[in-house]
Amino acid sequence: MIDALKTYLTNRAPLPDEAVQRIYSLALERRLTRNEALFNVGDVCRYKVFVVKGLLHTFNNTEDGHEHILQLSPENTWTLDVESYELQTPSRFSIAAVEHSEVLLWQKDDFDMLLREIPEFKLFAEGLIAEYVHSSRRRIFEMLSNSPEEQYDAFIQANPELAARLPLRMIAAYLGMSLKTLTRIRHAQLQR
Amino acid sequence: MIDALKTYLTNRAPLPDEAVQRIYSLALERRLTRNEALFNVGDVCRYKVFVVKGLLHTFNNTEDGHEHILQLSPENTWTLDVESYELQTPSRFSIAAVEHSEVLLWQKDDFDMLLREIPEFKLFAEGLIAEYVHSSRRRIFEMLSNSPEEQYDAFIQANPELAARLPLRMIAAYLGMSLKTLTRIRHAQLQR
DNA sequence: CCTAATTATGGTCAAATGACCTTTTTTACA
DNA sequence: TGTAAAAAAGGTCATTTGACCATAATTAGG
Repeated sequence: MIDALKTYLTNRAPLPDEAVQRIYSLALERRLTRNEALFNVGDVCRYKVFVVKGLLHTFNNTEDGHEHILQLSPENTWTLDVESYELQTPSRFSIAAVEHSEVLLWQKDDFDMLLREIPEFKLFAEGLIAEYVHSSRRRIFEMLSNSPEEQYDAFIQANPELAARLPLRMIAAYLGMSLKTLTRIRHAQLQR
Repeated sequence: MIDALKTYLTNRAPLPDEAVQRIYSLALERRLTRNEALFNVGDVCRYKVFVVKGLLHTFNNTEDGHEHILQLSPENTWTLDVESYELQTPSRFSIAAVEHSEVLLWQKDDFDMLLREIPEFKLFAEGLIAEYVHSSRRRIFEMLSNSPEEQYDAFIQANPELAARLPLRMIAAYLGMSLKTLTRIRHAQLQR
């Protein structure tokens, strides 16, 4: 898995080779089968997660039996429940694999150490947070202003490859509509 | 306005007095009347904004004539369009005063300088970002999983004082529902 | 304090959505 | 490859929501 991490990091952060080695040296490797959870609601999120391969989702099942997907994390992205990770409190979400996945994990203490040791890495991490803030705002605004059909179209356009790997019910759970509504939208679009 | 800033900062960040003075020395003061805009869609967001008094909202009017509110910023909070500010690109939102407000403004260059000069301030700013990330996630999840009535109740419970200062149509615009729906919810709740 | 402007409520209707169910299609994996 | 499981589509009905309208209530600001 180190190759994937090395490629990823050297493509986006100006890190010396030893830094990449150092970062990797503190990581745990883990493979997940389809539907296998990294952690569940109520657990503490102990790791920062880099997805080397596959696809994870951060979700919660409400009492009425509906799944809601807060985040989708394909290869070369990071995931975790920030709130649980930072405060080491029980998470309100689960993170599980949508398909067979490979991930690298860092414990908070280790990751914090890396951030202190490697200023370029700290800078890189800040950039990731900035991107996350931008995309959250965009998502909130889209949820506020778009009709279900517009949301679906925007999702497909922004993530065509991802959409193809997700069951429709998960796209619906990510967009906040019922599977029925999504099915209807697709049906209507086929007519045109 | 310095007193408000001093109180705010000393209550949440362990900053020496000279640091507070230094931070204030680079700020611009500005007063806004009700409905007055700090900047509009298409403008670049040139300042980081601290709300000393009053209430601002970050919003966008879609072509169909609907207002959508991305953020509400009462006294002792910060606001800006991050994406526009960080990249100095045209903003997709406007920020305006809901009621008479007083704000402090920092230009990006100046603010960046402060962050470099004062490590405790940088740390404090990181904490604010973390809080913002948490609250965005919470909001997205609530939008995904709550019914309109649950959203309204949650909003009132979380921000009772704020709700009292906002016209209902803005609460609706913040929660992503029509004024009619909000009115109906309130009507139904009165019956009980 | 007055008055125009804003805000909130209410009625009615059409459209959108979800709940619940069955059937068809696709996929996982033994 | 065969079969059980999962996913998607479709049917029907009740409910929710929004659009559009008029009216009542409240508020801003001179």
